[in-house]
Amino acid sequence: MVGLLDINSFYVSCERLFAPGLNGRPVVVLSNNDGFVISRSNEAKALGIRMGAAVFEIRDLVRKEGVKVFSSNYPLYGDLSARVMNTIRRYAPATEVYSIDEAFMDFSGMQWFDLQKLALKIRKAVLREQGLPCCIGVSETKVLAKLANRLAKKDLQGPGVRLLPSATCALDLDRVPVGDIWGIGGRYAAFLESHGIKTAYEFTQVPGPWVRKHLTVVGLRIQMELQGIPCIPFESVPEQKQTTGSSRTFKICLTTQTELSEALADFAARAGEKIRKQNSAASILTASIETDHFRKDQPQYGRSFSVSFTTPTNSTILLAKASRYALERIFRDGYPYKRASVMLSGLVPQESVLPTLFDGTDHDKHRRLMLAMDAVNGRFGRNAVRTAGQTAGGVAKLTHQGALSAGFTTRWGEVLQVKTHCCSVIFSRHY
DNA sequence: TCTGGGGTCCTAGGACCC
DNA sequence: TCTGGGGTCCTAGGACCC
Repeated sequence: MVGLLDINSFYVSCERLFAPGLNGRPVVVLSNNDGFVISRSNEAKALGIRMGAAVFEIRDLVRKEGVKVFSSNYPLYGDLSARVMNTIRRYAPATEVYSIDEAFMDFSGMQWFDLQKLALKIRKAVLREQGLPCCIGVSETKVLAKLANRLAKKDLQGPGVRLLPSATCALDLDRVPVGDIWGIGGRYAAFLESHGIKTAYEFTQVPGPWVRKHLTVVGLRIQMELQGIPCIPFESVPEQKQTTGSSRTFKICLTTQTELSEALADFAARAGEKIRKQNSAASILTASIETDHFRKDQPQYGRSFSVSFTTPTNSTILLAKASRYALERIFRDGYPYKRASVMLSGLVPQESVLPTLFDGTDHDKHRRLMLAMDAVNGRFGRNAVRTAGQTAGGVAKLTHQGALSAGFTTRWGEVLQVKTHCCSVIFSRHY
């Protein structure tokens, strides 16, 4: 048995937590760079604001209907997410954090009757302790638990919890469009529909070999999970990342090699932090730059270049140096660059790295320096210490966030202030 | 007409997720 | 005027091995 917990309109709910006056009002949260809508309140959905709608498309609606708009505040959401995960760990023997607002819960060996009660209890705990509304779906497989969660969410007046036993779910599955199944995206949905397969139930009735042939083994697994046969394992310990990186779309195009070099150094530093956190070192760094592909009227150019390290490294200094080298290979003067990225791949465990005899770098010195740098930055904030090649103001300077909320739980200077007479009563106990 | 049988590794491209 | 930033897995095909 497996449960899936998913916070309702997660980013919007995070913003409302610190602005309760927004409950009942249309609210949206935008992607990085204030590009398009990535989270909507039910009221915003009712106004017809699409997921992924570009900001300029909804501008009139926002003004007319008084939609409250936020830039995304990822540090805040990440912090609240971690708190939710800690709460549910008290109730489920094992959890798998699937995304910032979702977690699978291992309910192996439990009975349906107990699960109904447990799920309601977990939902109540998250609402009480984090102030965030969530829904929980429970079934025998992950794909069915996902579907159960979706059914719980659609039932606005319901209890927020839905059990979906595979033996009796045919009618429910027949009401679910095939494209709403977890793992069936736009392409597969269109393909299935063109073959007359329109609902999740119809998908369960197709011969397995046909599914295997057209949707690969991935599709077959989804089909079996819909039939109640678990195929997707529970992963309570997160796997080490295989690739990671950092990239941004800039608010204003960068034109000089120096500007791009600084941005890439920032990305390299951020990516380095990430792999040091998981104790990995990178064998390959790929830097890429590109112009604005939405501007059909402008000349387009984009290229990437990969640098291999003879000794895998996670030193920000060596990564930044490599990104600079890569940029020299790909930079072309005269183009406005809208996006750039640094990707790290060929990640290996740091302890398995054997410095080669002849590469002339004191890797142990770099390791100690990074340790010190991470400690300082961990305490005083990212970029408190940085390499000289990075942007003075960090990547934030290069992106646009016009409606950013405060770091209520993530920055001391921005902690929520409450003005109330009750405080004196509450605190008087301590005096 | 007809040309073995068994592997591995790598990459690009395509699908998917939040 | 204006559209993010992360990730994963699978397959086919080519190059190579004995």
